[in-house]
Amino acid sequence: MELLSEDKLIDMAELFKIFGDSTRVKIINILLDKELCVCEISELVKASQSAVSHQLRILKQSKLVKYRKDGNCTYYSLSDDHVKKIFMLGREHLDEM
Amino acid sequence: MELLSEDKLIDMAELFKIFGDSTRVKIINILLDKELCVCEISELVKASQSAVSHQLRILKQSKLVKYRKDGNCTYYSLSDDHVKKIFMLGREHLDEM
DNA sequence: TAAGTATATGAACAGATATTCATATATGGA
DNA sequence: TCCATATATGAATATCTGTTCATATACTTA
Repeated sequence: MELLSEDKLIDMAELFKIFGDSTRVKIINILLDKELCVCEISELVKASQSAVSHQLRILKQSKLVKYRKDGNCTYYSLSDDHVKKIFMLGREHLDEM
Repeated sequence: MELLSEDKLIDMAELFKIFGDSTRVKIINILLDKELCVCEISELVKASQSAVSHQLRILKQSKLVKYRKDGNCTYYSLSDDHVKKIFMLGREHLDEM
């Protein structure tokens, strides 16, 4: 464990864990180009409103998505370019296998 | 789900899932610069030989590590640069938070 | 060949996690 | 105000996952 502290490694595992669920990855995927509200996300990823809401909470807590409220709706979007970068690198890796 | 097929997204989640465990991330971390045998890995990451062996199997199955046998020992190393890249990007992300 | 060392692996168990269901909260419109 | 819609959330449940323990396998050396 020369290069990184144990704490940092645990944080890294936590970060990748967020990307390690297909519902969350699907959500990230559809948020790549535009913000969407919960019910749109729910339809697009074919998961229940509740399941999506739970997963959005996890993404929110990890600061991978941000949101804004507008009337009845809550619009979610990716919080920064790093999320996109990590996503793209995973995609790249699979393409090259 | 415009950008990627559902299958590909599931594969991506599977890939990130591998990085989403602290024991595996620790193993990857110490393999960044050199190959190591199982008992060395076991000592360095402070996990039992059995736990490490199980995790190495998972890393092997996902093609994230490769190995060579030499006598009694099995030496593991990262299978390609993508593993290193993904690891580094995760690290970078955390540094910038 | 016998003993020791290194590794792998199956089974069992405990803890984590994702979904569902029911329900709460909050906003908008009639 | 009353109702519909959108979202959030707690509890329960089922499934998944990582570790341990016991043991098997294989190589090495005395």
